[in-house]
Amino acid sequence: MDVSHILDNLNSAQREAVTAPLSPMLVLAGAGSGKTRVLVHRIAWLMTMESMSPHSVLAVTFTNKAAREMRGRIEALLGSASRGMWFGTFHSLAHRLLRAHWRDADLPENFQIIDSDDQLRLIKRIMKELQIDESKWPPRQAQGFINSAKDDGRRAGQVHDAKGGKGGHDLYLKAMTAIYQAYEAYCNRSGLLDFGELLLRSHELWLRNPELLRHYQSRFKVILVDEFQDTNTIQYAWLRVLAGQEVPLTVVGDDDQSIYGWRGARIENIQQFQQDFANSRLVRLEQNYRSTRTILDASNALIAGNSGRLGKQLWTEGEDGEPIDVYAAFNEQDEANYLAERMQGWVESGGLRQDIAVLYRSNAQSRVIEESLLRHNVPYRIYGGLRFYDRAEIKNALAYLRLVHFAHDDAALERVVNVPARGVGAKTLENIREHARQNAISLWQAIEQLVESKGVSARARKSLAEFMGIIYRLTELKSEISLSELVKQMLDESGLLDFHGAEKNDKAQARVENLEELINATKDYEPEENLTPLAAFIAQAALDAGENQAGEHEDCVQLMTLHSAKGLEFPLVFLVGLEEGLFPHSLSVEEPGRMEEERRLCYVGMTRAMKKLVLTYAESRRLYGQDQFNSVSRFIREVPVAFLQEVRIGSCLSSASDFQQSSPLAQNDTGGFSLGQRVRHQKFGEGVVISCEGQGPHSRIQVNFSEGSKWLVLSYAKLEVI
DNA sequence: AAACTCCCCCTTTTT
DNA sequence: GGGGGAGTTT
Repeated sequence: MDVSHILDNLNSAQREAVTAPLSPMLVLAGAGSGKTRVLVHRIAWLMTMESMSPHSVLAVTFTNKAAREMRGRIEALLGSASRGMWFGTFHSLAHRLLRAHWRDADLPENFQIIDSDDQLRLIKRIMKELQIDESKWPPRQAQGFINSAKDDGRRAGQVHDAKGGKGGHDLYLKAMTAIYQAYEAYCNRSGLLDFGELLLRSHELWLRNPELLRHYQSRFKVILVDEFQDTNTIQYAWLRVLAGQEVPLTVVGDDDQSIYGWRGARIENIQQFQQDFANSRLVRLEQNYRSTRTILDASNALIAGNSGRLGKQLWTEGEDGEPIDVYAAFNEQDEANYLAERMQGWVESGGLRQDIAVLYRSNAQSRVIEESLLRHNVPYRIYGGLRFYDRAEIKNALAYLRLVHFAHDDAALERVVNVPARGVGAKTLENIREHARQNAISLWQAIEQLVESKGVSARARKSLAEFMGIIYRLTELKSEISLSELVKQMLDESGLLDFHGAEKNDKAQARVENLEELINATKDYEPEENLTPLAAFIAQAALDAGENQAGEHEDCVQLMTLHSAKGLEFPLVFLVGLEEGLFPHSLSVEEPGRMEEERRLCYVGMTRAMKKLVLTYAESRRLYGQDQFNSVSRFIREVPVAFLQEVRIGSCLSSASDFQQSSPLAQNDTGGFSLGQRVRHQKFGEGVVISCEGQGPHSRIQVNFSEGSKWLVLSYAKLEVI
């Protein structure tokens, strides 16, 4: 059998992972070592050599995007032979299972998924009912408490056993537990599942139904997991139970790229895996195909500062490449301008803007950079704003669809009963809620009854009847017309389209376009599950926030946080804001574990760069309206000086003579200027030195000229002592 | 129901 | 500094 298309162009470690016999395997895949490739080729190999049917393959990823990419690559390799494979995120797979086995999972057939938005609203309402002071216990905190409990596999009744409930946290724990309990009860009563619940429920489904579990264990002949270092407790538990003793797990991950500990990811799962499957094979992918040797060695040196690593040394056959530039900016404006000028230089010498990425620790840093790019006419694109399904107009439209599908969806009803405003105010809504609560019925039923029994004012009754009419008419239509026609009708009848497009400005225009895009998305939508198209589309929208609908295909510079850069690569990378307090972030400094995660984050950032890496920091930065003077990030200090070159101001013109070989930390003298000294500047004329700051080539002095005082960078401004 | 004002907070983000 | 939420005014 010819398997060369599967094995060609693989290195020996990759080949080992691809062709390994069917038994548990851990693939430690360094940055840029071809991990997706290995996963895809392994599946192809198993199907070819082990005659595995696509039916027997389960592949789990973290994001829908990753799932789609992997599916696409498998199809490219195998064509239609891959049909029937189970591919998806933990959540989408759990959803699929629960839909198929809702009875065994003790769920109503029409259970609904709620997103974090709905969840938060619900928690707020419950806190009101319980009369828990929102200012004392912020609802967001309660939400976090519930979600992390679920991520750890703990139900409301179990939170006490988890952490030795002593100390001054009693009140906190008591309040949170009460909220969790009430929330859990409400969700159960109404058939609502939040994201954590999907996982917890399907884990319990395995435990409670041994036969069902056996069925899936005999069905799946292999389970592959991507980004394994990001799994949390419940995800790993789910995997382990499903795999049992029979189904071999192939897990791929990189302990050095675990950057989601703060949301429950357990890097320890990698070690746990090796303990749980003592016979597991370990393959290290250490050859890097992405970065220059300089970038790689520098990254290796940085990450070596972390303890308890599984150990991995990336290497490359590629070229040394250029040194890593370090630019010490005067302030954040200067930093941003430097980026823009450097980018212009790159483009002038024939580079593409889309090959450039700016990576920062926190979103707040993007604004100054954007302003500078706008000024310099550098087109850019920001990742990580609101995603498609998160936009208000889309959420409103979806809420109408949800009501058409299932009128007893309280969260949806609350959202749009008065959108567009039709005279159902807070008072009326409170009436409705109260009536629903007392009779243990849905808000929809409450409205029906109140309108019938004239339990509300005439005006409200008219408004509510109007609202019900919209939903009734659409409900009748839904089985007769296509999904996209239904969406069109809904946008029209509900008045949403007019409402969102009312103003005559760009924003309104964009909202209308988004709504039209929603119609588009439903046009050739084909549900996989055995659900109605409407039901399937609603579930999908909840589970997949959708790509950033940027739409522009213009050649753009990419701006994003370090977190969203994971998995991507760019020829030119700017890693900005390398200051103590910002990166590493001040909130992570005390705990060693958090600090190591910050270091991994830096490692992830550096290893995104293919050809050229530029690190920048600002000696002064305005943050929260205050100027801060932070020292250079420890991460720069941890990179051996040999890989770095400090860039002087003006060097963005990129002529070699502008570079100066030195440590960014070199302590040079300030050039012999002292306060009160008279100096002459080419442009500003004569002046008096009134203050000095900083060291080395970036030391600067403030000089009082006749036209006012100026800050001058010593190495740049040629000052003459008089 | 929109407009306005005050006050608080301020990593990272997917499902 | 500035955005968002809650509460208050018109």
